[in-house]
Amino acid sequence: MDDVAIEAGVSQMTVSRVMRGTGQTSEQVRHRVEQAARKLGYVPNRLATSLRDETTPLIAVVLPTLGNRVFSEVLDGITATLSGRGLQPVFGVTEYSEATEEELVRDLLSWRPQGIILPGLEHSDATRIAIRAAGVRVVEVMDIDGDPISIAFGLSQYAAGQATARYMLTKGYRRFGYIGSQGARDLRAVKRFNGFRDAVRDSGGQILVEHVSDGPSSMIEGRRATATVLSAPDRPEAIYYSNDDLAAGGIMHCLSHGVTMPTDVALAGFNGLPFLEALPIQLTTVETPRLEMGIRAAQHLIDDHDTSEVPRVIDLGFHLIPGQTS
Amino acid sequence: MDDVAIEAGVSQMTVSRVMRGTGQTSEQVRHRVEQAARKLGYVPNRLATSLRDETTPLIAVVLPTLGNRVFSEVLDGITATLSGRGLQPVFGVTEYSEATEEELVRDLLSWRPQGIILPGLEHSDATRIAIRAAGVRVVEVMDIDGDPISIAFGLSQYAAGQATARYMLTKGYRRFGYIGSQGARDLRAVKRFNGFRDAVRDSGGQILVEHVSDGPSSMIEGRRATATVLSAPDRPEAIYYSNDDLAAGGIMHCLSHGVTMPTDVALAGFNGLPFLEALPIQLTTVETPRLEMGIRAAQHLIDDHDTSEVPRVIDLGFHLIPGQTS
DNA sequence: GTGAAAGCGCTAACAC
DNA sequence: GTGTTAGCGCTTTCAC
Repeated sequence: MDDVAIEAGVSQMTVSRVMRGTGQTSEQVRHRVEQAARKLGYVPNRLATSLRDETTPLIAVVLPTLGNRVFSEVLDGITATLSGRGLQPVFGVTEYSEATEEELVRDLLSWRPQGIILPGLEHSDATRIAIRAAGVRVVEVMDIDGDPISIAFGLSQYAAGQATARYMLTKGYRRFGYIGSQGARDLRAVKRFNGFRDAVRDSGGQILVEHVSDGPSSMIEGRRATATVLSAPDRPEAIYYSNDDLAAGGIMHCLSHGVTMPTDVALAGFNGLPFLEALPIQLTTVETPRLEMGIRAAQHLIDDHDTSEVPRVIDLGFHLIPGQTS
Repeated sequence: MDDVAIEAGVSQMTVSRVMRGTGQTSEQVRHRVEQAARKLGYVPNRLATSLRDETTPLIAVVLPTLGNRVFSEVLDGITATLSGRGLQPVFGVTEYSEATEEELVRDLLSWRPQGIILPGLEHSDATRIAIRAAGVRVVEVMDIDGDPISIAFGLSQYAAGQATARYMLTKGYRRFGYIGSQGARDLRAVKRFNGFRDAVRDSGGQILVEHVSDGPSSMIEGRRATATVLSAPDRPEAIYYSNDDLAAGGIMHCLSHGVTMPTDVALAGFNGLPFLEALPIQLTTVETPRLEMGIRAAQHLIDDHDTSEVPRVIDLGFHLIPGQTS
């Protein structure tokens, strides 16, 4: 910037004013500065601006994984909301590890972001302390079953599982299987299953088999798991999947092996991802407000508001979509 | 940091040394400083470090969209490679707009990243100038058909289209349809189609219909487009899709309407996404090294090396996967 | 309409 | 083993 100032024969201050279009500058000077800047290929240094202003245009975003469309849709909602307002996301991925999250949050906070968006309500003490110490705005997304640090935009995962079970029960199914992934690390999937299981048991139904693989969820994993579950001696009438990818894999298994849905086996998923609409048979699932969670979370961090007045939990709800698989 | 120094009764410099574990510090002092830091909830400010050191641990990443698994896989490769080495991605999405890319690149560069990763080889002059001026390392990914700014890791999109056409031609198809999306903004899809079309014409085949929708690609869009193309009076024997999502939609249309593949119509896609494996019928497609592109790009930015010695184009190749749809 | 000075938080280099 | 100094690039404040 000093170089530009010298080249244009003015002070740094004037260059600063021209670059940002603030204050008073004569047409003449403005022109000379712009020329000089272009000639020297001047690139402003936001580190300096942010250090000086004690504020950054950054929003930190923590995601469990990029391997599921669910989170890239949330991220999409966030980036779309931020981009119009000159804010930038800095993000990181935890792969469902609390320890990774802890380190990641510390790293992200050192950039002094305006705010931070976290997935879910479960975080280590160290994570909570770091966030409190940084005095940064926090929003938690996805889940509302628990105690948010400050505010959460999401849905009741437990209730979603419950609702799915109740629907299946009204359809007459009593003997269920469950297919999940990510071991027990996906805490929201665990909550959904708890809701599902509780509702089933309350009605005298039973969970015959739980098949939770350790790796990430995918259609192919769902297909394999479905083959396994359906070939078990105690074969369930209906299968609840922890998400749509797994459930779609179940559909593929059935289509490929002449298993008729829902008479041979009924299926239900979770998320209501757009690709389901393209399948030959419509999956019973629960539609979640993924984009909206991202948008609302980002908006909350942007907007001015009295923290004390805001409700701590915003339930964005869910919507059971009856399909042809149950 | 000054507060911590006062609390611990030492100088800022000592606090700095303790925090980073560098230099000499007595056990005593170290302990006092750590206590003080914890008590005051000290969070280091990387803006200051980066300004002072004239270097950041940031890698800028530009992506066309998050709506396609292809790019989240590339991003996954990048983040996985960076995270081990204390580097952080800052990213933005262009939605296939060159103007958005220009602005985004300027914004990202103002953070003084170590390097920047761009999709494809086509960028506006302003983008190129900004990058050159910033003196930042650049890697372009996905495509190698053109002139990279510095180095590109990718594959020949034109050759991939050609290879697909040649394979289809050996199978006896001569009358083709093409289904794409994103208008003409997805320049790599355009290159693939050019390769495909040229190869088809060279063999006396013909492209009967080109159906390129303006929106993003999706399975459901592919399903709809396939219905349209197959109901046209001049119905093609085979359809080439600009990617797997669209092609999978085509498969769904055929499965749902009793259209037998490949006898009634043959299909081919592009990318070799994992979900294809789960489908009831295997799609003929071209497998691309998505994760590897991300990993190699990130590694290149991390590694020390003499810029002049490095080849400018790294062809990571592709792999035609014959399926049951052609 | 323009400039000079000061300081944001941190650390390399050099005392002691 | 610890402290002092200076400066990274920018902008707020105040002077002219």
